[in-house]
Parts: sequence; structure tokens; C-alpha cells
Amino acid sequence: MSAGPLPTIHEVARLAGVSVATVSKTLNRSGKVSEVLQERVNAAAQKLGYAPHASARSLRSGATRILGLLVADLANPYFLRLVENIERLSSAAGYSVILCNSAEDPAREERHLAMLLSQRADGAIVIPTRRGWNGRLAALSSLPMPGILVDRRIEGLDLDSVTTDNVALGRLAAEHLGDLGHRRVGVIMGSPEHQIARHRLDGFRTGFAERGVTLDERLIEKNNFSEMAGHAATLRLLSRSDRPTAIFATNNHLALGLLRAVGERGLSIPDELSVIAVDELPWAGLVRPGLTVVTQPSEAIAETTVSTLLKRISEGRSGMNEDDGERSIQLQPALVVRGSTAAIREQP
Amino acid sequence: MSAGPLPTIHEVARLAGVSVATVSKTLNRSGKVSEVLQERVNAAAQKLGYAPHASARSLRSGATRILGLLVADLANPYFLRLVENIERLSSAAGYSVILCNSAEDPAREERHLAMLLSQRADGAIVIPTRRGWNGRLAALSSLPMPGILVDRRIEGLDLDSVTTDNVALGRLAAEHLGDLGHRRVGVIMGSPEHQIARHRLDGFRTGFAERGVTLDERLIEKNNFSEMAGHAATLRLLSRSDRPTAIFATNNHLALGLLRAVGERGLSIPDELSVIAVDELPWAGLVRPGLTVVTQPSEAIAETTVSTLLKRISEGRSGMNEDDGERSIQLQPALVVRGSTAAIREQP
DNA sequence: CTTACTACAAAAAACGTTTAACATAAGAAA
DNA sequence: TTTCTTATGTTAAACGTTTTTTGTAGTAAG
Repeated sequence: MSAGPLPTIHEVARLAGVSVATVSKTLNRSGKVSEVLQERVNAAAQKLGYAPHASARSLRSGATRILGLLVADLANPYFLRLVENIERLSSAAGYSVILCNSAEDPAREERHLAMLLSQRADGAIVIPTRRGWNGRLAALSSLPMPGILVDRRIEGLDLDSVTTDNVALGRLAAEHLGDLGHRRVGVIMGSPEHQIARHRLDGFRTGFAERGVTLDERLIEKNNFSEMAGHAATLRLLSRSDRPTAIFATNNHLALGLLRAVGERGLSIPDELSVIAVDELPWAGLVRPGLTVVTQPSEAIAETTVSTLLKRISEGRSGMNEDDGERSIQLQPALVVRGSTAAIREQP
Repeated sequence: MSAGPLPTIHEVARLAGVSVATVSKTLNRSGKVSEVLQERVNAAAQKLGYAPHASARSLRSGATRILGLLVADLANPYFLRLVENIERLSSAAGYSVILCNSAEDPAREERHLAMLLSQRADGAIVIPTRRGWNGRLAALSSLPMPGILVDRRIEGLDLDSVTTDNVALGRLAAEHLGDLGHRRVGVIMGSPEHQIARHRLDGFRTGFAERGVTLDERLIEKNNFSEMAGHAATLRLLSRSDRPTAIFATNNHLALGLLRAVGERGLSIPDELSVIAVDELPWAGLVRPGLTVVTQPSEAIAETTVSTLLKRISEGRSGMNEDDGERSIQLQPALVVRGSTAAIREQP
């Protein structure tokens, strides 16, 4: 390692016997350069192992070809799939990705944002932390680079966003359970002040309302999004005399806690309890029985996010109409039926 | 968004009524600046929302404070945990991380490496792809920046590396199964031309040899590391007349395939078959029974990797003794016993 | 009253690119 | 021959920092 300093464009120019401008134009395929000189330049660059200095290039040209990817929680497998897809697409489009994990900590998020600003990233893809952006709302929207929110939308912020249609997601879950005959159903969710939780519940409620069923509010557990909360909430629901016949776990941490609690109680799924969760989890098909889920369209979200952001970036560069308004895109979830949900059995 | 161009150091200097040199020295706490000017400068910077232009800084100073993180396969949950920890530690040390996923594709790996070179990352953390680096061996070692290999070591390459002690890992698995009385055991592994697989098998073999047991070579399935291969290999092992009483799955993809196959055959774990796998998987405690595993010390590996690389970087900067030789660090695995392994029952 | 030193601050020179402005030669039109 | 084009190259000026060099007071020593 450390094979001495790298060659500059000047050394390539000297070896090829041309000016630096010619080298630059050749390597960037910009401007006119004769065939013969092009070959000399390419040969020289090849021979020296020339790699253009990105910092110098950015300084002069104003573009870094770097995208910031600021994730609220890398431990969340759903976000991870998003990261994977976004990296792939960005890379294919010639952009490098700086990965930042805020771990649901607004302070970390803010530091990372400042860093991306200093780094002069061409754009930022942000899955914002759940709490704490109330005060930093301005910071995000006044970001002097194109930014796009993923998965979690922030109301009143004129930023593009790509999210799942969470109302549709809730309704999908409700329709499935309803079709199976369930009427007394529990919901385990995070705090209703979070838009996502609220939307999913709204959709779920609507789905049942459409078939004339009103949800029992006492079976709706509103806490936070942790596995522990899911565990506790499940135990509470299961120890009721009017135990629900099905439970909807509105995110994957909660689903983990739920499964643990059900296992501890020794209940049989789906005979004694139907379970439906959210997100395609790596192990969803592995547990016995396989977990029925409503999934968010992870690949589509990644694609839409990257292409929308890149469009914004090129618009900004060409100085086109900046204010064609905020793009707020919602994509549709899907139902994946496995073994954890079944038709209700008449109670003896 | 797009709140116009960002202020430069010149504008800060003008507002504060000082020279740019004074601003630079104040903001970097280098050189002597009087109290009163410092305050004026800080106030001006604050007011303008000044964020130093990283490219300009790098161009002049030669350091980017960027680390490249090149991962062989982001879909691997073990690597993901590594990524998470490495990002956290790097960020805490003031470095940004450019994330690259080569998805086990040497071509992508090579492109990413070239990009990191152009980007002039201060260092590179590489989990190399399994195949294909034979020819690119030189490319990696002649990288003009400090680099460090993680998880997968490449022989004959004078690069630092941090890996699990895979021989110890294999032995740990063997000792556990041996203690439980198992003698006829199967192994599902990838191609033995891969060092990791080989080491794990060696350790496993040694562990049994130490208690006077020789492994039946026909029960050692050598294929590749995919889930499908694990599935097929398991089916083969289970349909033998002299079926093994325990199986060691040497990586997590293989373990997935194994569990699927066992489930299909309707065998009961651990009554009819003990299973031990590698790596702490997010769902290891969730399947019934919980999966017994030998885990790699993910946090320790991340810590050692980052600190070793940062040391190399600062050595390089201060021009210290470059050639104090290659650091090849091996960290110890641990056994986590859950329900998937049990003492052998005498066959009727 | 010089001279020497100290403590700051300012001026200017890089760093490696891209690109706008300028040169030069060859051929075409006059 | 002279003058315009055209086609291709080169020169030089940015880009925003850091850092070395130079400058200027003010104070202490002679």
C-alpha cells in the first residue's frame, strides 16, 4: 500500500506531449480533440494509472456526484433493503453514496446533515427520525441542495417525498382479516402522533367499517414502536377475557415482540390467534407458521426516490423551473398470505 | 430547498472585517488569533450559516476525512451489523463513510475501488468478494491509500486484516456437539477452496479428533454458500440410511436452507436432529426451538478494524515507519446455546 | 534613539481540475 | 496575395480552502 503520490493531469499531459486542457477534454469527452491526440492521451493516462482528483474536479465544476443517504435506523430490516436498493441505483447512475445512520437520534441526524452540507453532496435522501424534527424543520427544507424524504413524510414541508400508502396498507390488512371472519381484532401500534401509525390505523378502521364492523377501542394498543412494547401489549391483549381472535402488528419490531409473547403463552397460531404484520421480514417465511404480512413496495420506493432526486438535481443544474411544486408520491402495498392467519373458528 | 449559493470564507472574512487567513485559523483552532477577533469571526460564520467547502479543503490539505466501505454482500445480515458498527465508529471519529456494495461481483468491486481512488478516500475498509480477486490482487495491495480487509483474509497480500478465528469457531461447534454425545455429524459448507470454509471445517475436525472421533467424510457436504445449496445438501444428508444425528451449518445462508429442508421433512429439532449454525441472526431466537450458534464477535471486529485503519492513516500522515509489517488480527468467536441442540438419545 | 523581539494579522502561493478566452495553421473565398 | 472561416490546441483564470511568507505595531533592551 501507499505507492507514492498519484499522478496529476499535468503529468499525463507531459507524457502525452499535449496541454492539460486537451487531456481534460479527452477524458471527459467534451470539446473537440483529434483522434491521434485522444489515443496518445488515453495511453498516457492508462500507463500512469491516472485517476482524476474528485475534490479538484468538484471544486471547479460545482458538482460532487455524491448523494447523502441519511437513515433513521439501520437496524430496521425494511430500511436496510431500501439502503441496498438505493446504493445500487445511485451507483449505476454514477453517484457515490455517503451513508449516515442517525439511529433515531435527532442530534446525530443534525450532525450528519451538517456534514453532508459541508461535503456539498449533490442531493440528500432522508429517512427522518421519528421525533425531534419539529424544531429542525427549517434546517431540512432550507437545505441548499435537493432533498427527498423516504418512508416518513413530514407535513408542511415543501420537500419531495416517497412513501407507502399506509391507509391502503391498513385497509388491506383489515380486508384480509375481515374475509376470514374475524370481528374482534386487536391492533398493536406506536404512538398515534406518528403519521404512519395513524394512517395504518385509519385504513384498518375503514376496512372494517366498510363491512359494518366497528373496532373495539380497548383492543387498540397505542404505545411506542419497540419490541418490548409489542411484547407487553400482546400480553395485555391475551389476558383479557374477551381476547381478540386476530392481532394486527403495525411494524416489524412490534411483530417480534408479539411473536415472543405468543410463544411464551403457548398459544397456537393460527388456531387460537391469527396474526398479520407489516413488512417482508427476512425470517417471515421461516417461523412456523409463516407470517402473513402486508408489505411495502421497497424496490419501487427506492427506484422512485432515486429517479425523482436525480431529476431534481438535473433541473437545478440547468436552472429550470424550480417551483413546479412538491412531489409527494405514494406507492401501493401488497398482501402476502402465509400460515399465520386463518378463518375464525366458532367458539364453543 | 435550494436557498442560493452558500457563503464562502471570503464573505465571512468580509463580514467580520478580517482576512480569510484569520477566519481559517479561528475555525480550525490552528495558529494564534486574538480573543476579540475570534468572537467576531465566529459570530459572522454563525450568522451566514457558513459551512466549509469540503472539496476545497481536501484539495489544499490532502485529506478528505472520508472512508470507503466496500462490502461483498449487503444482504448478509452479519455484514450489515458490521456496516452499522463501522459507520457509527467512523462517524464518531469524524469520518464520513462512502458505502459500496459489490454484491459478490468482482466487476462491481473493481469499479467501486476505482471510484474510491478518485474520491481520494483517506482509507478503505474492504470485505472482498469471494471469487475473482486472484487477478486483482495487485490492484488492492497497490492501492495508494491505507486499506484493511475484514472477515475474509486474502493470503499473500500485505494488507492489514481483521477476521474471526474460524478454526476456533469450528472447534467450538465440535466441542459443543461432542459434549452432547454426538458422533455421527454432518457438515454443510461452501467450497473448500474458500479459506473460511476450510478453516471452519479444520477446526470442527480437530475438535472431534481431540475426543477420538473421526468425521465421516461422506457426511461433509461441500458445495457453495447459497440457501439453495444448503437446502439440497440437507435433503441429501437426511435421506441417508445412516443419517447424522447433528448438522453443522457453516454460514447463515446455508442455515436458512437447512431449516427449510428440515421443516419440509417434518423432522423435530432437537429430538431427531441437532442443529448448530454460525452467526447471530436476527431471527435466531425466534424460530422454535431457538437456534444454537457460534457467533462472530461483530462489535469487536468493527472496533478493531476502524481503530487499526485510523492508526494506519495517521502513521501515513506523519510519515512514520510504514513498514512495521502487516497486522493480521484474529478475534475469538463465542458459543450461544439455545434449543436446537440436545444430548443424543440412544437409538432403539 | 536605535535595535531586537514578540504577537498578531494580512497577502499570496499553492492544491488539481475545468473552461472561457485566446492562438495558430490550413484551406476557401476574394 | 490577402482575408475569412474552420478546426483544433494552448494559455490562463477561476473554484474555496490552508499555509507559508511577509508585514506592522507595540514593547523591551541596549
